[in-house]
Amino acid sequence: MDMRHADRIADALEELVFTGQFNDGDRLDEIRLAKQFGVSRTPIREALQRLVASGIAEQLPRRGVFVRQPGPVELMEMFETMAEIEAVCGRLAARRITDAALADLEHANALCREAVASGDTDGYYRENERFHHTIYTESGNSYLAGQAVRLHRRLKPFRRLQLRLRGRMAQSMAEHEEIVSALKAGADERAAKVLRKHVGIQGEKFRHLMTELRTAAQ
Amino acid sequence: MDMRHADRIADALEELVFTGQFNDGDRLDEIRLAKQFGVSRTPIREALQRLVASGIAEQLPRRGVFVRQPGPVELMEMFETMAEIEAVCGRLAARRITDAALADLEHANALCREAVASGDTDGYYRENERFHHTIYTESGNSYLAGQAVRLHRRLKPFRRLQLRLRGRMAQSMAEHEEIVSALKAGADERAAKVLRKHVGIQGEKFRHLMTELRTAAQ
DNA sequence: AATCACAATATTGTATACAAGAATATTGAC
DNA sequence: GTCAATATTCTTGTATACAATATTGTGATT
Repeated sequence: MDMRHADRIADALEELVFTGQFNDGDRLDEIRLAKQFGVSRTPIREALQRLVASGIAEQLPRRGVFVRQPGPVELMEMFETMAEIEAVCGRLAARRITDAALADLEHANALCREAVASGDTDGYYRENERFHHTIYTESGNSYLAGQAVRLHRRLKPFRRLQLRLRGRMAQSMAEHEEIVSALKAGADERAAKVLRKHVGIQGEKFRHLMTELRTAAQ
Repeated sequence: MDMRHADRIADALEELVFTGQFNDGDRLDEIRLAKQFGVSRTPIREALQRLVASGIAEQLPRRGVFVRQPGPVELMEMFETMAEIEAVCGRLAARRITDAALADLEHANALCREAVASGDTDGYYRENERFHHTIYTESGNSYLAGQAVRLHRRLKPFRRLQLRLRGRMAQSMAEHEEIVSALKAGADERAAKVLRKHVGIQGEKFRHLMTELRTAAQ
């Protein structure tokens, strides 16, 4: 992998923010990071700008850049948006999906089922990802698919949390079956509705998890 | 306006690309731009990175950054995505819109009608923008609204073209009336459908215009 | 004339130096 | 001791210098 420092560092910083190594409001000190990564401030600054552009951090002129973790409200908004975008992808995909892609979906689902049976959370997660990405692609609109992938990626760390909830994997599986069924039938509105609900539930579960954490902390 | 050079330059470059001062594939030469803006390469590079992040330009490592105007296919995809996002905003707004916002919409519509009557294209354009932005905001989801504004802005130069088509302003007006009616009635699915069609037509008109330009050029 | 090797040049990517504004410490008055 | 004014330090933003890679030009060879 031959890469510019700035890009490598941007990826690394993103990962650090996503995995919670940085808290909301933390200042991303250029000099400290430069020392840490063993480079000068220049590539660090370029990396920081990438974080700012993608909304992970915020820049206050002449003050610095600060990590900006979405709060509960924004998170719920992002989940709602994700649900709607997935619904759109599903509605378009129902009319445009190829037989090969339908087979891919069923294959991913089969692997998911196996993962659920063996309690393989990571495996489930991987195939789940494949499932959703296929739907994005099969929307037949690569711009839309790109936006979907973007947001999906942004929500990754939060979605991952709620997957550990008891029974969630099994429920999610059932929803996947419904989705494939609608797509196979070419039932666009039904596909949209089911997908919207599927992702919407993720948001709900996440909200539940958050309020629980809040009350536990008090 | 107190601003960092990099930000000011990024805005200027965006404008230059949007207004067609640069063509697709043009290299954005750092040194040339530095001289042109009377600054060093550093703020130029930061500005270029912003363009890359927002998809206006593309960066090839060790080669430079090149402006990347969307081709016909990507443009149609972007219009379709815009149509779907507006539909989503409308569907949500139908359930969440306030009376005050409804009044705003009708006010904007009234001003639009006046502009149509007096042939004031710019005025029409301004109030049309206000109309759509209000719907985004009234989706009650500021994240979604932000995404909508983003794409709306990106499509601005292309939308503007098709507005000059004969009779388009009047037709657009009629569609606006339908939209307000649906929102007022709280008819979410109808609002979604009407908005999707409204924006979809823009894409169609634009495609038509493009093919005409192509055949004319041959 | 075409093509390949290699040198010269130009451009990007990174490091360092400097300038300007913000945060912090210090001093002095009350 | 508190507060304000000012000096100091620190950090960001910009300019310049240097390193590494890509492009271009030149010449020899076929």
